[in-house]
Amino acid sequence: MQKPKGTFDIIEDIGYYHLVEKTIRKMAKRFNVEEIRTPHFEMSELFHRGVGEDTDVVGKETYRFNDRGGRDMTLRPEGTAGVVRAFIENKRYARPQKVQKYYYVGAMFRYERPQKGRFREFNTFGVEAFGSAHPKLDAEMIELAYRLTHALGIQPLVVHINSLGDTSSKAAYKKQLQAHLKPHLEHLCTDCQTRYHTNPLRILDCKVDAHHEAIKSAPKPLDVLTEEDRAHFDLVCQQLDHLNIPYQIDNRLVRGLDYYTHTVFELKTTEALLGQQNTICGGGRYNHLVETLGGPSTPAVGFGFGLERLIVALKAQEKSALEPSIDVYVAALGEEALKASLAFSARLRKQNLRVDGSFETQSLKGQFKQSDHYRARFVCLMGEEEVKQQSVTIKDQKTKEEVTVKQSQAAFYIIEKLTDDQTCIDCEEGV
RNA sequence: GCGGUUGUGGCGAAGUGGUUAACGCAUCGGAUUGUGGCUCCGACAUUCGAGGGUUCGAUUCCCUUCAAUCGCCCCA
Repeated sequence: MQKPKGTFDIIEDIGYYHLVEKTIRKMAKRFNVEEIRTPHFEMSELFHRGVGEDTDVVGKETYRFNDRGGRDMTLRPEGTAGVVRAFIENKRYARPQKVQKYYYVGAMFRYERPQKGRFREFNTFGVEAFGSAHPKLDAEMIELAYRLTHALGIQPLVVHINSLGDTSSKAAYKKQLQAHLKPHLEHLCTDCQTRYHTNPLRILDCKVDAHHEAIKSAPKPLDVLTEEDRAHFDLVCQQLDHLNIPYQIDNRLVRGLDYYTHTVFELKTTEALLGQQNTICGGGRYNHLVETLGGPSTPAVGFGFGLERLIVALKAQEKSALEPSIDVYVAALGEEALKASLAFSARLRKQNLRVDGSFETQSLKGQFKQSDHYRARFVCLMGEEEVKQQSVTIKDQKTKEEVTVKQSQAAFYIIEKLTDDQTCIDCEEGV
């Protein structure tokens, strides 16, 4: 038996996940973003209508199945559609708060060939903000994304932004681009030739044709924006300037999901770190999605982070996740002591100490070695003599001091020492 | 969906068409009846991802398959 392709067990890295999730919750709180949890699968129609029939994500990468009742279901490939559905279904639009922000952390599923920073089941952190069309909200979302990476210390990071304009600008641009490219079509790569029909915007960020004259001279989305759309975009930039958030206007940035309008953005690290999958966060405005899915017209902006990509970048910062360790390792010599050691351990655990110990009659040498592997701060030693005397020998692995005390006094002795160097469990979790 | 590379004990890693499959780390036992992290001695892969084929003989050659990894496409 082995794990399915493109999945992974999180064991050693769990500390990174805890760290990232902790930071996410802290940031969300600051920006008054509520948590939401939606189902891992939805009616397939939601994604087809919401994300777009022609997108690769929905068109050929979904885990889609009929349940036993014959219903057409899909494992969620992204988070936005589900949150929007929940927003509508729970009539959140009717709440008095005009702007509502929701975040989620959870698994997404895409049937793709795995490679660096890309999996079939992966974890995502996303935020969706409903209820304002003002560029301030665009900027605040970018700020939130940026602050999160900053708080985690992710270093090589660039914010790319662009605007596609509203539906009419977007459609007009598509036409202009196709008209411009038409005479050059046969000189473009084969991928671009198909993209010309299916998704012409994507030709802009093609790597093969990046230096092709026809593409260099192609109209840019920003040039085609209506005055109003352009003003929106300029204001977003202005707001970012005020926030001192560095960004790059990226004329070639287009996103693969159909619902985006106006502002689109990505947070990228270097290619050296994550190969071609160096986009850590992607997002943008989607002013018509709520309506498309049957809700009242509601403007919205959102973004999504790939947790695994974030963690790769985090690791590169040499920020080691806290390695597991224990307070006490209970070593026992002989069968009698081994049996007695469980009750003794329980006594220590009652005091909130992290305790583990030997489960076999092993040489003392071996047990001390084990205590090292568990990174124990103290070793409590029980042998024939201790069992008889109801006592225990405590060795401080840091100072090498050794004392023998009554078993009832052991926890007291250890806790006193621990509070001195602040490694006790309470201190750690009290953050 | 397409292409490249890889697959040997818990981990890292040599190796060859021929039978004892190096070595290092870790583990276990002993030197040292109850104090480890140094040293020394000893133990530890009926087996080389799985299945099939060629061969007197295959971990080594061939095919298939599975998986890992990187790239294309696409995306977080």
